[in-house]
Amino acid sequence: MAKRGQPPATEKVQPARDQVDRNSLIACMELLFFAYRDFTGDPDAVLEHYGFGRAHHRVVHFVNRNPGLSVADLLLILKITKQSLARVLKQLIEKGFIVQKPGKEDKRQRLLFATAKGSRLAEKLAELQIVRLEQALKAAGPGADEAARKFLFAMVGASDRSRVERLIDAPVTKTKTSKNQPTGQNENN
Amino acid sequence: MAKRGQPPATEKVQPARDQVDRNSLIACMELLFFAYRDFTGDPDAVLEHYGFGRAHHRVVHFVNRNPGLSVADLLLILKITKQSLARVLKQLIEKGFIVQKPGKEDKRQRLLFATAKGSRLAEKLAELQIVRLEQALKAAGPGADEAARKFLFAMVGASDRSRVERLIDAPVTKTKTSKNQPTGQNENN
DNA sequence: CAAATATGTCAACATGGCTGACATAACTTC
DNA sequence: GAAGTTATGTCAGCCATGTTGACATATTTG
Repeated sequence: MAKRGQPPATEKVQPARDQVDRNSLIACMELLFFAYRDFTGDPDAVLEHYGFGRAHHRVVHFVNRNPGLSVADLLLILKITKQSLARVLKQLIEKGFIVQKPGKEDKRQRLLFATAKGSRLAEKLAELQIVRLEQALKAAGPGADEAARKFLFAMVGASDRSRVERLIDAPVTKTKTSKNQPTGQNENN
Repeated sequence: MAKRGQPPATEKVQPARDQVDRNSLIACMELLFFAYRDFTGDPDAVLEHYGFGRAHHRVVHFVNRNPGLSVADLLLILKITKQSLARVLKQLIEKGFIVQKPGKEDKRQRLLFATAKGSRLAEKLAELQIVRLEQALKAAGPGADEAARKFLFAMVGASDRSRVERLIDAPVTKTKTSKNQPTGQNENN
């Protein structure tokens, strides 16, 4: 694939990608790295204070945003193994940031809920990132908000988009539908 | 997707942040997580094939894009410790993806260059991410390209923006200016 | 020359991924 | 109702990649 070096303006129908485009795309790519690097940097300082790491942040965030999330659903969101999750989840439960309740329909499930304490932490961390986001979207001009969401959404692997869409659209509403929505998908991005 | 962003036209001067805005910002926040998760996922598969990880990717990418980069400058880009860098850099050098040359002006420096092999790997990985980016920007509509760059740039910590700007603007030109540009900054995002 | 700088290196440790194996309880199916 | 499947937990160990602290070497600079 990657075979470039033919920038001269021929009258091709499919201009492919000229050097300008490519540089621009690479800039975007590097910016994404830097943006994410600093985006995650803010909460890290706070988390350290609790003896937590980035992994804890993710868990407490998604559980707080989606009360009653099942372990299986959380694993689909994070795309890590249950053993990896278990480690941080255990700590969050022990320290009273998250509680588990058996599902009513399916008693095997251990639905996850943030405690008041957990919720406070989640909100605190979210606020930090929201402030940064808000400022960045403002700086990017009007409409950047919508453009950014569309862009980021399209960056998500195709097989995960519907799940992600559901998740971000109705976080408060959603509670225990996992069983009823097979979501049978296996990463073909 | 994400049909928010229409604040109920009140005539407030400073609406602070209503619930709609907040939900929208949180959606953006989560999307950034998912986007980055999948953005980095593509190259990982290829890297595995070489026995490399994400850390190697970053190094080989930035060195390839900035031939003659000094170790110190690379550390400022990656924001990791020299010991962390040393580990992956050593492997990349041993396996012939990167070479070091003493600086001409300052002989203490070990300027970094990608070998042909290293360059090939870097391009291959870049291509994967570029394809995803290209598709996403297209999906986000006209102008998303510019908006995304502005947005992402504004997400970078304020103290790092000028460095990042220089880096992405003139990657090919830049070669050994680090010494002449003090870049005295220390993370106040 | 002395001090500061650029880089390298050793050693130890933490976090957060991973795999494999196995256990338990509850649901589903025949 | 027995058998199989599913949701979850857990033990044990490995790997990648980040950290700190200490120290060595060469080179540049005041």
